[in-house]
Amino acid sequence: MPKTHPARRTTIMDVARAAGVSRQTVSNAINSPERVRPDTRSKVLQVVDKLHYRPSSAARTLRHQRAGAVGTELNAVADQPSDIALPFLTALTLSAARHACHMVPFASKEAFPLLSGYQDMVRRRLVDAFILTDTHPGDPRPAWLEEAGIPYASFGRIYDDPTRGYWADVDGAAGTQMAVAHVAASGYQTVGFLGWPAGSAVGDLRREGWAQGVKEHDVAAGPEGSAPQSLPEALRAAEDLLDGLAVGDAVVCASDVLALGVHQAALARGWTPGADIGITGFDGSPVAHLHSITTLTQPLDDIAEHLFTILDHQLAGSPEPVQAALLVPTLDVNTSTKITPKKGTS
Amino acid sequence: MPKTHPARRTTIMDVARAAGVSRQTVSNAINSPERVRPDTRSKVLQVVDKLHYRPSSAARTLRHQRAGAVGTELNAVADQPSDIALPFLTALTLSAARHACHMVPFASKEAFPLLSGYQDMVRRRLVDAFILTDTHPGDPRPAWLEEAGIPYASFGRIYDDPTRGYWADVDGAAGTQMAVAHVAASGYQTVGFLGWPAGSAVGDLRREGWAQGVKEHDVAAGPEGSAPQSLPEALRAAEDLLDGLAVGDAVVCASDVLALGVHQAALARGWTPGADIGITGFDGSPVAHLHSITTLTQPLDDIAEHLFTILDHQLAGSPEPVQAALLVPTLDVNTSTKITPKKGTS
DNA sequence: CTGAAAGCGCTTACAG
DNA sequence: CTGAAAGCGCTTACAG
Repeated sequence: MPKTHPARRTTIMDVARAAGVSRQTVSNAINSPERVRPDTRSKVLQVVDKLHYRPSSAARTLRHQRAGAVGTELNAVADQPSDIALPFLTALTLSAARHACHMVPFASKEAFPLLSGYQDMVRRRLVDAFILTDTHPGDPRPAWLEEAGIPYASFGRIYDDPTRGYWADVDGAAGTQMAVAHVAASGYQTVGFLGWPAGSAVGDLRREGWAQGVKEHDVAAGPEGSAPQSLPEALRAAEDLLDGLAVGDAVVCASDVLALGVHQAALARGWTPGADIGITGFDGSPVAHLHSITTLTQPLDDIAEHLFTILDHQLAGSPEPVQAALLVPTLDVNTSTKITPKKGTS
Repeated sequence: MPKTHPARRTTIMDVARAAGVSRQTVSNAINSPERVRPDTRSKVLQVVDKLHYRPSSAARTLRHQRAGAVGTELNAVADQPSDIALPFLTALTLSAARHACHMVPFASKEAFPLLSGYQDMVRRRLVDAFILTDTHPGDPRPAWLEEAGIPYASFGRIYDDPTRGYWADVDGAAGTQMAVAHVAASGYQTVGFLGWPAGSAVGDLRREGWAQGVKEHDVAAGPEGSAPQSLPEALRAAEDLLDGLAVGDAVVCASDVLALGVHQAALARGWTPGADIGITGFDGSPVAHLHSITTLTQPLDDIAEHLFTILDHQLAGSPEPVQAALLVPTLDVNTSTKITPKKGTS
């Protein structure tokens, strides 16, 4: 951007002069309270307040050799951006503020992540670390960053080496198990599952939770089906699945879009979701809320907070291994159609 | 975040030594090519490349008195976050890079924007300017920022004083007019409108475009209805609206959620959207794509780019008035159900 | 065309 | 407990 000369802003010297102390004392009053007499400190702080003084983050960064910023990549090419990407970024932004830093999003139009994009930001000292999202088996980024000595924390397991510990994730199995418990407690007798095609790490775990839940909660396992994350295909798979179910049964789904497919397939055959048939989604996405679908909301605030804890450890050079975290989602029951299920006729 | 001592990174001095010149020459080679002999320059640039040198943005900021960053507020409280918030942030992030700067998102859990949040970021010199979104009549932020001398540019008109010029917006009227032209050209004969309750600035303009389009394209004006931005209410309003329409007619909507309401209401009475009834939404949101609804996609990349042009002008202290921009959306036709409308029976 | 000086704003040792 | 010095990395005048 072109250069200009904006109004001069308040600096530490202005505060020092107004308070009648040296600028080091102002700095100490702010950063090392114990090194300054209480009355001096309060006088300085009063002037800081009056003058609305805030230390320049650039000067601090230069002095500390630390940007106080964390980068995160925005997917600029996804045809279907993740529904929770924005809520998660918001959670990160709020967590960052609590950890005295800020987020710096970046994006590229390349289909695959570029190591150079990550490295450049660190070389320019724009960020100290990264938050990774959408990790998947074969994701090259953890190894890249580790090799380059760049701290990072990942929303989503580091599949190629989960022992690394620099991650927090949603406990998908616990989630779908909770969903089964919920529909069982609501009176549904047979519980089917609609997931993604086998082989996706996240999807397989969510399926496991359903299978486990069915065993534990004294309901019959209904049929299972799968479809990729697109509504027409979810709808088609849901129709097949419903052919094997009856009024009074339920379907636990691996995602909200899949649940929407079941929802619409149910409506198409005249079944009322939440009464004739129980349906649960996964993610707590806007789609679920828009269509009033019961869903498993991911604890994004907790995940963001945990990732910053991981980052703090690394940045502090702490040698102890960091604990990865598996956080349990919250069942977000759609109350608008919370009706006792009608008994099936079959 | 706690302090640490990361590996020392390459500085301008490392480049100077390796190239056998003074550090000022390195700086000139990078920033003022005309002040350096071509062969010196290329030698320096070669070393820069080899050493992967990138100037420290903190040092640059300190020297330039310019953060090279733009803030934007993330709505952390919206029950229903805007569907295009993330795509727009992505567009901003890409535009920012083209203007040699980066975005810094911030958020608060307050229901209303806080001036102090904006001022603090400027005082800490974290950002030079702001991008505003979700402006509305009575929005205090433009006046705040103007008074504080903080540059800004707004996605959305500055309603209280559109002459200010620091904005870019979607031409809502042109959009709905295009939608009418499209359904007319597709053979639909009567075109109704589903909008928001009168009084919303954006909604009223979109309605006007429909009214104008109906006049210009030789179709009959169908009934109009309105509903707030929630699916159940959209569905109810759509049912009423469809009572006044027949197979072979179309409905232009002020948003994608409203269009989804019409879509579902049509399905409920056995009409095939895109054949029995024409439906258009507005925003190009994931909702529209998920449900394959024809929609008016907002030119987010162009808007972002224009906002940065506005910012550049202000930051350069340019005295000429900035041009606000009204950008026309793109009609995103859902090809999956692109069928000639069946003639109505009424 | 090239190089030595000054300074952006801050904080961390260090000396009084 | 308080204050003078040094330096983080860079660039913009300015002098050679």
